[in-house]
Amino acid sequence: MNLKELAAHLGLSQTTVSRALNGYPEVSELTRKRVSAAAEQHNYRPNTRAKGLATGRAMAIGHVLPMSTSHEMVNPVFGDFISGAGETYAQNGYDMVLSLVEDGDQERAYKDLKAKGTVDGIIVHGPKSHDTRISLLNHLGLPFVVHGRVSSENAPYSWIDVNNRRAFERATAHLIDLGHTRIALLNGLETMDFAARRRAGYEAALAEAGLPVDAGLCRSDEMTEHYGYGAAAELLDQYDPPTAFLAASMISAVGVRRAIQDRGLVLGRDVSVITHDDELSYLQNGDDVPQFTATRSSVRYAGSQAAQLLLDKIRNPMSPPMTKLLEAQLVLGQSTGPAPK
Amino acid sequence: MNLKELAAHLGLSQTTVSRALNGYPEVSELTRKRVSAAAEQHNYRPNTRAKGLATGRAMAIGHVLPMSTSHEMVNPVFGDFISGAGETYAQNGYDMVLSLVEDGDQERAYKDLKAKGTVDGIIVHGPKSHDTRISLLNHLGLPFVVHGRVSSENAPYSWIDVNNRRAFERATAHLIDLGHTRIALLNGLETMDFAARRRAGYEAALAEAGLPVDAGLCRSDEMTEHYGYGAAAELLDQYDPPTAFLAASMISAVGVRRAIQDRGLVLGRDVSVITHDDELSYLQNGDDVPQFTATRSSVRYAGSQAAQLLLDKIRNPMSPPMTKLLEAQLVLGQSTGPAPK
DNA sequence: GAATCACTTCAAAGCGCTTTGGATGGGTAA
DNA sequence: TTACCCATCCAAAGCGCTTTGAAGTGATTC
Repeated sequence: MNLKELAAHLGLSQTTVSRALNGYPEVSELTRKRVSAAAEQHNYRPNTRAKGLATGRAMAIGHVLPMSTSHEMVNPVFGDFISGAGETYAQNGYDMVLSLVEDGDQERAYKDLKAKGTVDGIIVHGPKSHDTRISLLNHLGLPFVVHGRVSSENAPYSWIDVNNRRAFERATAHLIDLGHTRIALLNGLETMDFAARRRAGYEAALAEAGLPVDAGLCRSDEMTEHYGYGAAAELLDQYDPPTAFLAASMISAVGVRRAIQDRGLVLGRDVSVITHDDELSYLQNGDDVPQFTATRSSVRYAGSQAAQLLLDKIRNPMSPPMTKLLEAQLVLGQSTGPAPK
Repeated sequence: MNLKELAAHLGLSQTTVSRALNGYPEVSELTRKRVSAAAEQHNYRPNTRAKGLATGRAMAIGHVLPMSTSHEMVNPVFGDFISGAGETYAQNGYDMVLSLVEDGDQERAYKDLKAKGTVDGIIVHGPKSHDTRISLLNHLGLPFVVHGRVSSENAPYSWIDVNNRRAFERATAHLIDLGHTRIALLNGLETMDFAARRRAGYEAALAEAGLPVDAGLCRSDEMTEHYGYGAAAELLDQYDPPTAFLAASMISAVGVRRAIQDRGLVLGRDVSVITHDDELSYLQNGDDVPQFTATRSSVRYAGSQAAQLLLDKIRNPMSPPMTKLLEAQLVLGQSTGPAPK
């Protein structure tokens, strides 16, 4: 059933039916009722493509996930992010379209999205410290919001981010307060902006305490369990092992814990661990007392807020870029304790 | 830049330009070259909506994720599934659109998708043992492929699934071979079809060995780490605890391991664990020797295959439903051993 | 030289919707 | 009565593309 048929069925023009359905005032309440009833009865829904063509809006938001060719991996945080974003979209009648794009094709992908007109706006995922996508998107004139920031970018743009630097600075300082001096950093990929900021926070706290940065205690990679395990195992087997670890995510922290326990050490006594906790739905960090001491910030919330920022931007394209910096809580759990003598 | 402008720029009709770009034979090679070059130069991409309107195809696939209102959680397996599917779509020029739909609104959501014409086909996620969505979709006449099966459904439909029953039957039998008689099942939500099949496999193996099914040893819930921990902890603290566990996913298995270690027990010696392993990219089950003995089947592969089935179905709507049953491997790891005396 | 043919190209209709710019008619004010 | 207005409704254009049916052009054939 399309508009034409529905209009014919009602003995009205397409114009009137369209207006009735879209809440325009030039329609009597009586006809509006009739039209609504008939539409409901015949389960009429305007065709998205036709409506989009006519209005020039796609009523869809694109999420572009950069994928490194080597490991075809979707960030495990993504599910929770879109669960937050999706809710916001649904409330506003927007669809969500996903593009997985290989690292080399980023520019092409964004240009295509713009030229094809598939979406009204974009959420940019996985920004790097040096990322050309922001200036590209600013040029293209396609509304966008970045989940994270790009340190190298000078031009203004909309973003939502966790204060990663501050979070890791506090976490590191807390370990130092507990007497730890050899603190390992199992960071995410440090080409990523969030990871670079975390390292900056880590180094700042060390510097503040007059402690040296030991490059041998720092690792950087995709945040898998396997990485957490491997890196922690290697470090713990060193001659002068670290007494504390900073992990980039709950997932790698799980690997760190495994390495610790494999060696007969006790988490929170022999070795302390602080991790970043995105409050993933399937990997929550304990009930009342968290298993891990953690810097905590809900990625689901970030998703819903990012979506909100973007929809606002689309509604009001002339508005200046909006930014939102979320502070992570530092929650105390069972994985930290005083440095062993 | 749109078709009209491009055509004007070239001094050709829209028809010719369109045909040149779409590879029709009624265009001389010379003009085709000219057109392609100009299109490339001006970065022309046909508008998706306009093209869709004209052709009647959306060139997009919908993924509908059922969400129970209580825990707003995207299945952690989803990321890997779409990473597989997305690759297949990209190769074929399809977009991917995501809908998160609350449990009550399922029927509405599918009808809308059909009526609005946003997608050419659908991947159905999270099928339950009794699921009305299949018959609904069969009625609607929208091509679809189910990731999983629906036991209650008699009508034919396309699906791709792991042989969950066989996998868990083998896993259980293996534990029995090792001398275990009290085997706990930490299943997924048993309203889900895959979980029901796994339970059937579990029970079949017990029956085969003449062992009773102890309902007290069975749990069923969303497959989180928290659930794995809680359920295992509770069971291990019982008077006559199980000596082995079957876990529904790597994620809940991690929780089970935590509960075991919390109690000073040794995994693989005091307590055996077998889990299902979807080969999640961020949670791989060890290098050469897996940490967990597991029933293994790549969900990423399932995603790419599901996408392939669906595209075939769309290309050839009259073809009979296709089905694909993937056998899980049983891989031996460090988490299983003979039952303690 | 006319007829035929293959090869190119084009004008125009149509996809399903929104929206502009009237048209219609009854009610109200002058 | 006339003029004007407001409330309703409508015809038609237009969004950017594909596709049908037809036309123009040389070259070939008889």
